[in-house]
Amino acid sequence: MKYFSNILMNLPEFTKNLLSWNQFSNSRQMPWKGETDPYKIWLSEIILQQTRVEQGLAYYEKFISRFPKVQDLAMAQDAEVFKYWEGLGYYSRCRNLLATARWVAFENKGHFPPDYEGLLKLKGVGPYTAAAIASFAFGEPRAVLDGNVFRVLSRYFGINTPIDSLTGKKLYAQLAQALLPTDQPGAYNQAIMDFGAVVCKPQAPLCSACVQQTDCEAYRLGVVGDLPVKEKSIKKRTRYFYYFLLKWNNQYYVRQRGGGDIWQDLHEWVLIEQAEPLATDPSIYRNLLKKYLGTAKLKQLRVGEEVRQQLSHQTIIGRFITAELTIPLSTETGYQLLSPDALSKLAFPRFITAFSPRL
DNA sequence: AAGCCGGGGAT
DNA sequence: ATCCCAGGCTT
Repeated sequence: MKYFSNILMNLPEFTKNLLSWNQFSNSRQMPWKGETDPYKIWLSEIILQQTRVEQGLAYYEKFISRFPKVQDLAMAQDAEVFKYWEGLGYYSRCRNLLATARWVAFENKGHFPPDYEGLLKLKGVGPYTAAAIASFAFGEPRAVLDGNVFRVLSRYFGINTPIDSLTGKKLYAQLAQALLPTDQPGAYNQAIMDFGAVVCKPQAPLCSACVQQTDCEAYRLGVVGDLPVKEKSIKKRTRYFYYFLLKWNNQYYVRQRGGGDIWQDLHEWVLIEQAEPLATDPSIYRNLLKKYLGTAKLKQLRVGEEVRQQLSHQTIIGRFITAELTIPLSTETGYQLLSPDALSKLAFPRFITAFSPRL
């Protein structure tokens, strides 16, 4: 490979310059920085998976305040923890968070596994998170490989191997590990991620003020904006969700969503999904609900405006329809009646918290 | 190896 | 609209 000699030549230089930048120019401050409590490291890392620091920060503070130790999280009810996670997305993280907290607290005497291999066995903990906890909490020399690291290394060394290919992942993992100074793995891992977030950013990187500029292969070739290379592009699909906010006896029908789809474990109103968009005509919605209603009638039916939410892989378009029932629905519908007070303790997807009419 | 899983900010 | 974010799990 053409960049092989370049890597060998610049390997010590890269690490030296990065640590120097970290010491003198890195002002990035975060509450978990310098933390060595594996519980807090773990919690922050799970929250930050595919999530911006600015977005995860408030959630971290809320969780630490309510669940200061892993035992507090382990003993909490699922519903309360999901309520704390509400709005953060990727809800399987929350389910795995609970499973791991309970395993650590109840099956492992409150201790997190003290090394990379042990951490990797935890639910929701993959190669990145295991390396982060191992290096930050236990000083183990494991290089983290996240979006920042991919970007920094691909640009500095001019690597155009796709980061989402198997060979790319292997290559970057080896390179990252080779660059890691074994005497301060935590500080280095923190530094390279800070550097990627603050200087070597995805868009508009601060090359003119970059301490690595003279050694950066992508800068020399003028291809900073083209790296890193990704080969897979996501294709989106559009779905039409019609939510019925059905009221009876001052209570509302709700259910918990199952697996195999978005928003797993979160709650929702009576949902009828359509393949095509629907107009506002109220008769359309009365007909849609017929299979659930039996002899019940709808009063005060109101059809809301069309709303939409963009997810990573899906576009959700829909409406909220409110109505009162003359008699309750059959229990076989799978929906249960809950009071507004009970509903306020449940977690709902953003699509509902953002667009659903007030109770 | 490929597909799926959220929500938000920047461009 | 598109990209990307301190990725991981399932098939």
